[in-house]
Amino acid sequence: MTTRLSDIADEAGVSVMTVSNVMNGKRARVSPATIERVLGIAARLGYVPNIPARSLAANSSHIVAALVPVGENNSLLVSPHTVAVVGGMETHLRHRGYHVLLRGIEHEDQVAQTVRGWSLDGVVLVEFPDEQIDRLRVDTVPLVAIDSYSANPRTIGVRSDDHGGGRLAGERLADAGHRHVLFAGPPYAGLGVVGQRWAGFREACLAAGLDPRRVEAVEVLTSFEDGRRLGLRLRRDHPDVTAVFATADHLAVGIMAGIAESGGSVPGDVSVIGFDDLDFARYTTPGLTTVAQNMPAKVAEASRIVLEEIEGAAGRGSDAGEGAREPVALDVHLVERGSVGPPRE
Amino acid sequence: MTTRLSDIADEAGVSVMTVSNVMNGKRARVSPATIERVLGIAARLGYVPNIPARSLAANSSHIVAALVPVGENNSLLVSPHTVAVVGGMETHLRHRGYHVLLRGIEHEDQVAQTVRGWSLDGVVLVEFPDEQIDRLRVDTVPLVAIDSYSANPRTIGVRSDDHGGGRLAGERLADAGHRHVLFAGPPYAGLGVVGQRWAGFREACLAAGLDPRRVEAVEVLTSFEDGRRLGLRLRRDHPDVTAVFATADHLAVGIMAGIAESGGSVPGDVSVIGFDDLDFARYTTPGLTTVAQNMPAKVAEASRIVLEEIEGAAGRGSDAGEGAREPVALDVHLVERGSVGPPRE
DNA sequence: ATGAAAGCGCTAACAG
DNA sequence: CTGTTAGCGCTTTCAT
Repeated sequence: MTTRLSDIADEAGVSVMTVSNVMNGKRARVSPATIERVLGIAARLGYVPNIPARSLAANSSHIVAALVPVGENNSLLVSPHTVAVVGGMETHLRHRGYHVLLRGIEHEDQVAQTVRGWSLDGVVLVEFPDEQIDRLRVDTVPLVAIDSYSANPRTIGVRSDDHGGGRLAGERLADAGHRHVLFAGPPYAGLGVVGQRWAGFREACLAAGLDPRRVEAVEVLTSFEDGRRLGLRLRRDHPDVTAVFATADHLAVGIMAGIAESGGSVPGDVSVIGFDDLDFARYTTPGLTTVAQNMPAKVAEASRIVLEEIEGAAGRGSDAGEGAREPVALDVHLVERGSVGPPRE
Repeated sequence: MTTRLSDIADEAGVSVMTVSNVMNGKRARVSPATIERVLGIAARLGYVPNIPARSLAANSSHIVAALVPVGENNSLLVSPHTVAVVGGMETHLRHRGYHVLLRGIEHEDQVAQTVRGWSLDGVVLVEFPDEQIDRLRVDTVPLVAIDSYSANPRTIGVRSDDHGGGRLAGERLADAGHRHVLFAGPPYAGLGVVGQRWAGFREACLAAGLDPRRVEAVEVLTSFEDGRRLGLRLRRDHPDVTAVFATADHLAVGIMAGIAESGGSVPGDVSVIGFDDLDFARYTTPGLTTVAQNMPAKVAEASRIVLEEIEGAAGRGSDAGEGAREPVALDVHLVERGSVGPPRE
């Protein structure tokens, strides 16, 4: 029923190995005439390689897993961010002959288990907290960690220039004349993504001469609802604040909604600036001014790096290799849409 | 290095087969004492089954592929819809011991090839046009097609009640007093998703006594930008229309933006109603009134059905089986948010 | 209740 | 340039 290498070999009158070599592009070892004949027969018979067999024999699967942490039994792939990463990875890898396994990780150990069980060739970690990445001990395959600031040397971080993004936001607000601003983001430990954005933001504000006591920060979860609640109580809880920088567009948009709902206007009463530049940032009224991440570039980099490490490793033994690779930080830029204006009165 | 079945067998003083049986839950064939001993050793040694080896030997992989068509080299997973499906599938399947392979399909033939090459146990087709599904010839594994109205008997459709959704929208607008309405959706052939929504919408409008000539339809691509352009020229091109039903929230939100930009107000001048109830439907001002799909239920159904078919098929031979299964249609309901009001003046 | 033999389809390593 | 020999880790089938 299914065509195997041996079927092609029989028909071409050559050995299975020769066919295998042709199929894998190791054509230096085969004569052009044979190549052509084999390829012809393969095409005619509709040969499709058996991936599990190949993985088993070669102890390598041509699979890169996209690993995403899950809490309990809720779905993953929740954030638009994850989506962009996984979708983009599939596209890049497919063109290079690799495949993407999508897997939710319930417990750290499952990372190593998945690598072994599948003979994975590479891993991309998406949305993993830095502390978890720190603890990871997988040294047989390249591990690319999106948005990670972990110091784990087995891991290659690919992220946006979060510090620079925070700075852009701070400069923009200070330039507009704001003297009392608020940073809104989820609770964080250390200098991860959120910490970087806060540091950059604060730095820019202080550099512009703002009073440190007037560069406040509040902890809010990254959701529209939490943003909305913050927006609703904003003018009561922070009466002097004239501008808010939210670490995520979801949050920023929620804040805008809350402000509007409580009778305030954006940017008339309060200016709002976001981070990400998600699709819906332009759907609001006014549009959301936000720090744009270059997601396609981020994904392309992550994909490029895993592939490079995979193919490089093949040449120099299976270890992740000589001299931990430098993390990559991608540029960000400000997109003006109208949610930032001069301070009120 | 890696623990194999034979390592456990050696240590337990039993055969590999016994260990295999224990691991696969075929415990009826093994004595309780042995089971416990084997399990203990496996846990201590950190045994992780080798998936490729299992797939090769059993000719079945415990993998369900999420297949998504791609045009040229652009990314897949673009729509929030696809995202919800793929993410939800992963969650449901993981809990049942299955895995999700995400794959973009460039050409129809790749569906069958992927099934064979990976020894897939099942397939979920996402965003495939009905004509392509019609042509699919894969009879070894269950094929669940999301949002399909294809008559292909090898395929099981899981979709929302699109006709009913269209009807809800039509009734809502007619009830509000609108007498001249517009349906906006992508070009479609036959009675696919869009065709159903249009049919339901039209039916409801006519039932409410609207003049058939005043139930118009325009073709627009499903994007914010195309919606915006339609919104901008709406009052010029369709001066008498007082309400628009868009087949997708993206489109609806774009239309609202276009109307606002051209100086009109929603719902003051024109009412707008969408379909999907995506997150951002509540981010706009006013919020978008829309027909909500029950995505979690849709995904749960799709997952349940593939699994049921997979495990059912094991018992009755490999064929997709007796009596093509009925398609499933999930309920929809209307979410009021403020973009629908009475007709102007 | 348990085991022995055979083989899934492919590739690594070496021989010619 | 091409072929031979092994064997990846597991499951199937059939015996015991």
